[in-house]
Amino acid sequence: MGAIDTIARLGRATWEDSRLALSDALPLDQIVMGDCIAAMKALPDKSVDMIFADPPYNLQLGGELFRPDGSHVDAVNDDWDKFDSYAAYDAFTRGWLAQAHRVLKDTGTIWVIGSYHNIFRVGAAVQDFGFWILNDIVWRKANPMPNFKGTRFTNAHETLIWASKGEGSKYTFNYRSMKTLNDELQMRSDWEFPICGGAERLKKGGVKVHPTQKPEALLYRVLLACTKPGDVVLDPFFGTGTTGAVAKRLGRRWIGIEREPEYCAAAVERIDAALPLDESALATMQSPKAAPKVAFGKLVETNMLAPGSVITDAKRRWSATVRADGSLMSACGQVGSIHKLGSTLQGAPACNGWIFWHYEGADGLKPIDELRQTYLLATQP
Amino acid sequence: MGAIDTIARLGRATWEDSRLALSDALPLDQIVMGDCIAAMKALPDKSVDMIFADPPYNLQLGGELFRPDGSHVDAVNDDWDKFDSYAAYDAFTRGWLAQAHRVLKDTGTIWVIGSYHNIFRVGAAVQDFGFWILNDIVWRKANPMPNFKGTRFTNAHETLIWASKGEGSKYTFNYRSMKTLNDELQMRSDWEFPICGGAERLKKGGVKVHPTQKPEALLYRVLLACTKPGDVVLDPFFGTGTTGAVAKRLGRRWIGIEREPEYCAAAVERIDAALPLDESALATMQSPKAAPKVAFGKLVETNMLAPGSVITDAKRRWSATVRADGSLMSACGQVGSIHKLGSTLQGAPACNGWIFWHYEGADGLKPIDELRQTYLLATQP
DNA sequence: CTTCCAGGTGAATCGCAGG
DNA sequence: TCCTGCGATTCACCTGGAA
Repeated sequence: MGAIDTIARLGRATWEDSRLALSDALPLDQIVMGDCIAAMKALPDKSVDMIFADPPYNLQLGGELFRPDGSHVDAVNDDWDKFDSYAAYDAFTRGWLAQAHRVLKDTGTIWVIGSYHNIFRVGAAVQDFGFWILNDIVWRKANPMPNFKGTRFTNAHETLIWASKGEGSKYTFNYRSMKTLNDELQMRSDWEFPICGGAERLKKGGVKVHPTQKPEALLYRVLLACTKPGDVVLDPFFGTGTTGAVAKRLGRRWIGIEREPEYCAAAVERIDAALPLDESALATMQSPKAAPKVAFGKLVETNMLAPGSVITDAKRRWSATVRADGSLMSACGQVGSIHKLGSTLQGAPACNGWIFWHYEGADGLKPIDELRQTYLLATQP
Repeated sequence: MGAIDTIARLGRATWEDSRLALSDALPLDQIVMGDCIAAMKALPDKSVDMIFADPPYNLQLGGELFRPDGSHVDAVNDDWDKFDSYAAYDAFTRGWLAQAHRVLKDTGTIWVIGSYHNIFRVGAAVQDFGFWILNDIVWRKANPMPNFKGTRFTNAHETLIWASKGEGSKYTFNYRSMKTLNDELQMRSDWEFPICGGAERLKKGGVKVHPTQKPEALLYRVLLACTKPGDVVLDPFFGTGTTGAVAKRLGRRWIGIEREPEYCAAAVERIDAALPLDESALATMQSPKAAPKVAFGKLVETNMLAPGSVITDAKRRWSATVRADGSLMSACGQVGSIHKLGSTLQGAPACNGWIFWHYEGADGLKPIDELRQTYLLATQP
């Protein structure tokens, strides 16, 4: 039996892919079940626009760990995270990075996520292959696991590396979308998100399906920042398909590679249930003139107000659609921030969008400011 | 002329250093002016308690950079940051890390700070030398320089690596000091500080003396977390002496190595002006681990808890009788110390008996730890 | 229906002295 | 070097049941 045992096919997305000359050679919107290096070898040269990789971290955990209350910590203890030595891990890393460099378009970028256990080795290898690091990004966890023994600092972040194919390569960076998403300030290299939990966390019989499922908000920001609608995103360590679910939501094509059948099954079910946003929600802000002015984007990113939602004023005289980067589009095509569009529609010199715009709550229209309060309550100390 | 041209001697500190057998062989509280690898070779094996290293970042900056208003950005453009290739930088890194590993005590730790340009290569080398990474720390800059061209995320952080000499090595971590410093919550791996500016930033004729002077607050936290008063801190890339100034302030000994005479001169002047904290200020930062231990038997002996008393857990699921020698006996005849019996009854691997067991106080159940506190208050000066 | 509280848990390289 | 025993050690968030 070969390394690639099965192709798990999902229903083809409905949008056109005629722009992609290579599309027939690519298993678009599908999971390739098998070894990631072998599966990548089957892909053509320079065929994908972005790679998002969440490789094993090589944690090298020791014995059991208990909390102060005596309960047991369910740590990562899977075969796929076991390597005999740094050399073995480096060989594995170079194996998949070589294929990643080959299949990435010259205008593409690669993202890799890791922790201090592996990220330095991976980062050095990324540079050695000629990738050009554009940023390292810190995912600050809002709710990390404490250090129970009091022996170190709370390990409260993970690191992502973002790199272009080489020095001087062109690449996609949706600067305006990121600025919009960040309250009209440049998006920084430190991002804060909660770890994946609640309804988003995939479970089977009450047990988590994957030990290290990533939050969708993280992938949302990555894909929104560095791809265009229709771009092809490859995830060689697909797991339970966070990349695929977000790519589908954002109108990007995706290819997943995953070895474990149970992860594949969970991913198929999950992505089938994901709803793509419509086109008006996807259009992201390109003009620097149309500038949303608040952290409204945070509500969109965390799905408190999904892209594509329609919001109105208190008397339903005007309505607008929420777009992926936190900008609004009115019924007649005008575009702007919640404040700007509110003032434009009313013909007023200024408008507080937080009070002007309302969403359809469980019991009637409510100002979006309530969502902001909820968000603040949930995230502030 | 040798690699080490000059020793810049500062006034000896006034405290005793008789505890340090090696002190006569070490240039304590001095700057060694010269090449860092050559200078480290002159230090004895296993002679320093901590190393803080801020090596050249190998920034590989391109042409000139201008702000949107046309003003010029004064970037790092010094000879000491120029390397021909990754290989050359790696060779340099391995050269100084080899010496660092040799001169570090087995109970010491090393800190290295860097950016995405160099930190991955340095981190991989740190692991290859056998150092054991304990944490990576993110310094989030409160006021980073924006990305003027809008082509990337604002590079708003730097990364520090903290490592012990090897897997399983003992090391100093002042857990309680860090928790106190962080409002009684565990100190996390993401630290926020402003970049170095204002009166702290060394200038000569209005021009900054060093392009990458680190904030003293950063070193303060590092030294407070991982050294004890009197410990020896080596900084092989001393620059303008931030490490020395903070070490002096915190009652730590220091050794600086620096190649550039003008940096040395600025550092001498700066450290001479730094005022050490007095002993009482330093003492408040000590760990309560040094607090005297109280045997449970002491409470029995002094009749604070009479033999024959019955104690229970917080929910009264288990109970035990206190015996004359300070051991406990459970209702079903099991016998052991407060810790041992607590773990046995719960089926847990360990148990802190002081918190687990409760006695019947005037107003309800109270942990026996309160009796210990009372005992300490009554017996300590 | 809302609020409160107890319980569970997350990519974790998680102790140390003394015999 | 191994074994034993003391005793130090947790934060934010989610869920479900009780009040």
